[in-house]
Amino acid sequence: MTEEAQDRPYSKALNQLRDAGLRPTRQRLALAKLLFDRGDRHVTAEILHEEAVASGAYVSLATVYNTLHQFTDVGLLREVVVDSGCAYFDTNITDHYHFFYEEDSRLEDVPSEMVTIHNLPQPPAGNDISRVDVVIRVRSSNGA
Amino acid sequence: MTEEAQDRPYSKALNQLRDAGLRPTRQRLALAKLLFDRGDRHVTAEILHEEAVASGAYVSLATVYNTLHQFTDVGLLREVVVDSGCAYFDTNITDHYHFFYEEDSRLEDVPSEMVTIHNLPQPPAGNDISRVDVVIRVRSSNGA
DNA sequence: ATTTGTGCAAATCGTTTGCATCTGA
DNA sequence: TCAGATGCAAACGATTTGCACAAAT
Repeated sequence: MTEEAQDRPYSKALNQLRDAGLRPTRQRLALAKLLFDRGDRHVTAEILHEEAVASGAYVSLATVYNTLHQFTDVGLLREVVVDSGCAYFDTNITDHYHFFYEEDSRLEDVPSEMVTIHNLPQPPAGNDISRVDVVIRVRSSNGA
Repeated sequence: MTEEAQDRPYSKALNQLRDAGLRPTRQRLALAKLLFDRGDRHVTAEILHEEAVASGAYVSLATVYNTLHQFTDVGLLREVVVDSGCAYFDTNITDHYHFFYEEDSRLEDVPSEMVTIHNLPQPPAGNDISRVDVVIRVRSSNGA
């Protein structure tokens, strides 16, 4: 990491992209900044696109989709499946689980240390576990 | 339950529908039979539609979708979310988890007794856990 | 007879793709 | 320069909806 990494506005995102082997284009930098500068986030393509447009970055929705998948492919993001019909991307790529607030379709991280899973069954011979997803679905107590 | 419940071809499905408060139409009976007569199943709308057509029941795909959701609403089915972009329905409505074979997009039940989850975190006050989904994603060991 | 469900086709939604243009290395 | 990225619009697949018709009570 170079010395100016800490003080240039886009340098953090820039280094992330360089390290991942992705060419740091204007659009990728803008999206990386929105994604990674504010701590852990859970975004959909649509949300991120709105934010990008609102921030003055002219990125098309198609590019947002492509970029989210590229970031996921290189390990900068993780896709979380909680809803058939809407893909969520999580900037927290460490091992962890999720609360899913069904009423407002919102995700929240649950550190993996907070849940203890024992006796996880082995998959049939010839298979490996690639990931264990735990989603704790939550609704407000007093009716919808 | 009436005496003839056990020996008429559609009586099992018929009672399930009656008990659920759904009018036992020809289409619902045919779908219920396909779903519930063969033990635990994980189906997509498309698969079930193909099966229905193959079995000579002329049910439209739209009706299959509607019916799957009606069955889910009355608790005869459970929706399993493993893939944004494709809804799976599980005839096993008891508490259990899933293996998901990523290569062939196939689901397999994991009895809840086979997994021990401790220290499940409480959701923020005012919220209740409606369900805990555990999906063990599996890939074959020797590369894709 | 009345209510409820069905079929179809068209509408919708999220997502992906093809291709001409643009841009970073 | 030139491989690789973007933008747009059109294609796409899964799902839903509107409405005229049909079937169950």
